[in-house]
Amino acid sequence: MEKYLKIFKALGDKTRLRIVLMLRVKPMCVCEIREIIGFSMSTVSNHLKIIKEAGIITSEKKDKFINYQLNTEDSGVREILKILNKINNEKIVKNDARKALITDRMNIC
Amino acid sequence: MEKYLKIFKALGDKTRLRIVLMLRVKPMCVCEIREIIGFSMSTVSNHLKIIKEAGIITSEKKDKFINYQLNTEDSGVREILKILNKINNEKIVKNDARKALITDRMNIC
DNA sequence: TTTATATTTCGCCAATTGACGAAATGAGTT
DNA sequence: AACTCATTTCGTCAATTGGCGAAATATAAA
Repeated sequence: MEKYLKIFKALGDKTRLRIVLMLRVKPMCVCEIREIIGFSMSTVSNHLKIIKEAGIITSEKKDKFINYQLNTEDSGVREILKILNKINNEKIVKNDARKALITDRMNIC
Repeated sequence: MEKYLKIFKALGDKTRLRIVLMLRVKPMCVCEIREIIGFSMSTVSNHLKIIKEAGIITSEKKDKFINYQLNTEDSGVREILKILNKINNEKIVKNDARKALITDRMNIC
């Protein structure tokens, strides 16, 4: 129960849901996500922490950066992500995904 | 996105998650649920409103009472409910389900 | 070892949430 | 028509949340 409560709490916030959805495009670091959604570093970092503690994403050091990526190891999370695949056609989601594609951390971080 | 945000918000609260889980046993009215979870009528009523507006449950007048029941019409909701079926073995969930079974509205409402 | 910088943590604030009891509503029953 | 009672709405309050910038941390690079 606690596990799913954390997952639902994490996804019940619009900013965090957007982050999870845009991580479908590719793993990203804090400043890339910050660039896409426009909130401050600290806000993004805090959201990532909540999503990570819910088990939805994992983090991995890569050079100077920490890559956050969807956790496809957990079967419960996979099922949730499958449901999230229904969310694709909304303007804001498409736009985030587009930005994620063209965003290059070498230019903005 | 808005639809799933509402669903996740609804399920991201422990009391509301408990209510949804116990409605798997049978449709119930406000006072039955109140009896099981121990919160006030107004609190239960408000939670039910939020869950209903998320599309997870529907309501139906039956004699003097309003029965709240899981909305199995919506396929998105059905998938969520399928995931919730993983939540079964926790003490509080079992206990709520047990109470739901033995609770008779004719005795408490 | 010092510097640069990506990330996290902290303290603050405004807005939202979840609880309550009391009052209002509304649909059967008398 | 008046009454009963299940339910909803309202106002209040404490706790939580989500945002921020500044300071702290940690890790690569020089």
